[in-house]
Amino acid sequence: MARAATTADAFNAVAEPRRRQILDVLAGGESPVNELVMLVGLTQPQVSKHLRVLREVGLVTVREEGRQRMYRLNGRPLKPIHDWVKTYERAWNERFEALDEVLDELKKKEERDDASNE
Amino acid sequence: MARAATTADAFNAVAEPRRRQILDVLAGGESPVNELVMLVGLTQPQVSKHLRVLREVGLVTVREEGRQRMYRLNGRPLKPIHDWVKTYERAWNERFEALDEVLDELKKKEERDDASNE
DNA sequence: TTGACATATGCCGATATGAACATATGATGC
DNA sequence: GCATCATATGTTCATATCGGCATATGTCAA
Repeated sequence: MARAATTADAFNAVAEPRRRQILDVLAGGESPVNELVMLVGLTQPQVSKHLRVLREVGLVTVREEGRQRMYRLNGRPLKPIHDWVKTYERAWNERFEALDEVLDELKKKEERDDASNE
Repeated sequence: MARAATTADAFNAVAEPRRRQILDVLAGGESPVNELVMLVGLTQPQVSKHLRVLREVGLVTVREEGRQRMYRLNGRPLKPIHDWVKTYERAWNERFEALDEVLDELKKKEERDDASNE
């Protein structure tokens, strides 16, 4: 088999720094493609392609306005990411890290004791 | 040029469902590779490879214990993701979505007015 | 030392992906 | 209709990545 599908979900869409950058700009409000091109410093086709990915996962919506297409952020698909990461919040808390260390030491000590009892 | 580097940061490491799955298991506590193999239903080499990626971005640490290698979660690299996503929290709040709609309507109205003044 | 067990690596095949460049599509104004 | 502006799409290239399979490495036990 081959590489797993990727660009199909928000996790992957957002794994691309450029796409995050685009979203960051859109967080400031709606924007036409050209403006994004200038602000993120990519070529127009590149921006359009990244926008396409973002569109496919629902992170942006488009609105036609004359010959421009106004892109707008839609944060909802980010919620699952937030929810998932949130469950690890305590995992980067130093107290818990420290606690883990202590538990480890205890465990290793026990093992040493067990070993000396054999 | 080619595809940008990916597996080098937490965003990408976590974009893989299998790797999230592995982290989810490790969230329950340290685990040797074999246990992970059984719990996530992948082949041993696959698990080892995913663990390698997770190790390279610092999401897990290893401890040798006899012939086993105990893997442990280290959540710190997830914090940047949390911080980034968090700034979009309001973006998936329905109230704000609704507010955006209103602002849009106002904007369009203004444009119509401007147009009729020309 | 030999053999079983635990894990990591190497290689291959199939494909997804990002960048660059050219070009198609579509709306607007003359 | 025609030129122009705004955006999307197609193609080619180089490479990253995942899965599968074989195999190397390292540890413990008899």
